[in-house]
Amino acid sequence: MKQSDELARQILAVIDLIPRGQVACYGQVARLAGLPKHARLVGYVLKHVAADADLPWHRVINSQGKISLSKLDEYGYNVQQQKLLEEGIAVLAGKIDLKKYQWKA
DNA sequence: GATCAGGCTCTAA
DNA sequence: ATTAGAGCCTGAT
Repeated sequence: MKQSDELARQILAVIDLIPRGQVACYGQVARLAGLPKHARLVGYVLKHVAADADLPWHRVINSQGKISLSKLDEYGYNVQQQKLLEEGIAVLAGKIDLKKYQWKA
């Protein structure tokens, strides 16, 4: 079977059920998807799928509570931050309060 | 089959 | 609290 496809699908599924107004870190999503150490894979998959999927990829951030997108990625960074703000998530200097907004599965 | 790169995470300074 | 270095895994070339 194509594990890779399954893993990606699981990741997408987990991200898809992230409630509005909350965020999840890659490691958490990866773990929920059954991937304890594949946080990077999550981001990789997102990068490829986000454009075609309606996934709330903007609700996925790194463990530091910051937007992983490089400040160099002006567009994506701006979009994600804006979306988070629209959902009521406070994004200060690209950082988010995981204590308040981190999604609890 | 080997090598490189990646929206990461952890520990230490 | 922020920055820096090392580690782990998978996808792509």
